[in-house]
Amino acid sequence: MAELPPKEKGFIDWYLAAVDAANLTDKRYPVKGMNVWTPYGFLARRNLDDVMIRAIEATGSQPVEFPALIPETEFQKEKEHIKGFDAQVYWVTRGGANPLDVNLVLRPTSETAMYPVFALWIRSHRDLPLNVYQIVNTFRYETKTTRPFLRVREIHFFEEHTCQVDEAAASERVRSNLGAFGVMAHDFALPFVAVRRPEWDKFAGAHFSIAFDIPVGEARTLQIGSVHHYRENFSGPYGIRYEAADGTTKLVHQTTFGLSERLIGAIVAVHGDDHGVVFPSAIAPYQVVVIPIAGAKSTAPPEAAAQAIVAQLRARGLRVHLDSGPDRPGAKYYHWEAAGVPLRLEVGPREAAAGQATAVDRLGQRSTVGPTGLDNAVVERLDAFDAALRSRAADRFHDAFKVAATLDELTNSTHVRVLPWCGEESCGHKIEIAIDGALLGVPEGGLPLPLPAPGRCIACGLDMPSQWALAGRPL
RNA sequence: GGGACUGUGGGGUAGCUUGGUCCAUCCUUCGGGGUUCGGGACUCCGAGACGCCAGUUCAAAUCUGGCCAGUCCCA
Repeated sequence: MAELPPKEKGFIDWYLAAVDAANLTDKRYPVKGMNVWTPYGFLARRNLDDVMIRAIEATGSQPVEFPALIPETEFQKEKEHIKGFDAQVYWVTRGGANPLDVNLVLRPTSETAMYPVFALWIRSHRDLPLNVYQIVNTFRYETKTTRPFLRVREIHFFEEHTCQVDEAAASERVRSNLGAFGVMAHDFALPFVAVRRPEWDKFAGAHFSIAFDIPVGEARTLQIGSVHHYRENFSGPYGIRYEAADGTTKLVHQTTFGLSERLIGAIVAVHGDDHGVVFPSAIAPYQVVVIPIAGAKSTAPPEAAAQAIVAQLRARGLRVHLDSGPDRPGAKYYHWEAAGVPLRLEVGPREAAAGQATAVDRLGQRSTVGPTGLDNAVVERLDAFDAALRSRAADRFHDAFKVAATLDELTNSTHVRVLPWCGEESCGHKIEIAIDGALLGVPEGGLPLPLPAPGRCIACGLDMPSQWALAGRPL
């Protein structure tokens, strides 16, 4: 096993090597941006899905699944939306040798697949709200360099679509989604900011967009999810109407909430170190790896003791892997560290005799568990590990932001910048040019810095009311 | 959309400028044996590659063209 290039020395090289070393995906599939989910990566993905499903269903959302192909005629009903996606859709134009009468779009996202059907489903205010989600593959013809998990052409996509009685209810749904993402992010151990995207950067067809951003790598930012308020922008063209209690006919107000496997990339990027990936226990394919170790005098490794521990932990509901392979212990340590397993249990002759194990978590905390209450002790160690992981991530997160007072400071910035902005698009573009990146937008809720009231706009200097905005360089 | 570059075993590479000494180098990986086993062991044996197609030539990993795949820069 080769050593990883240091994370400090070049984020993307490190990232690619870390993903490889953990064997999360096989990127050798011969279509750009379409990778194979390996068994280990698939398990991580399933855990990710479980976290998302639990959090969204807790808010009253129900699962659905719509087809992957969308008729061109439906796809083209909302003008802004098409403009946003036209350049990156895959087309299906033939069935066998025959050209299709109506060409089909491979869904880049599912608004245009779902909304004609929502129009059929919704008749009365009693049908509202409609809160449904699906986790499916979507397709976008990315032209930029693709990266495993971070930028792919076949996307493992979580998308919630909702219909509400009015704008206020839709706004409330947006708030609910922000809360749901907070719940998920706790499991991912990812600190994030929710940012209201500027007008020119909102989702195609949205009334407004709120994105979740994290600092990553060398002063870059990564969008790891988004929530959109559509108002009536889609319900109009798609005719999603209902009869209100007062007998009038109204259009629904819609929202969406989108996440993807990019979250796995974010977890790798944020928590990983020079030894490889570090998974929080909610996502880790294996939460615990048990390694039996032979004694000095050629005694056989204590298999039975190790298996007893594995059985006990599995009975407790933990995901446990027993590594009885022929490699030497040190090689196994490196291997499972690269794979990001939160907790390693070493069982040598001494521990086996005492009914104990030496526990070492992925952040290096070492302790002894057992003989009594071994399973409880392991759960405690995992909880402590998750807490430490969150704390470490939070520290780095705070350090990644820095206030900027002048445009000059934005050049070659080594931080995500917090700056006063008047809200004018022309000023926004000046900021984007200065930082060679994007004006991410205005934070919803708190920022990770103690801040005074914002001063004059960093770009125009006009003494008009400005607000704190974030600017960075998206990865 | 425009431009530049790259493609050698599973992964990373040497060789390409100046065609032959290449049944292709080294590291890693993989299979088998022995010996080891509390932080990437050692050793022996074995496996595995010139992206595809055409062309030039006595001779192509090496030169030319097209295709495919990938990377970078610009809009």
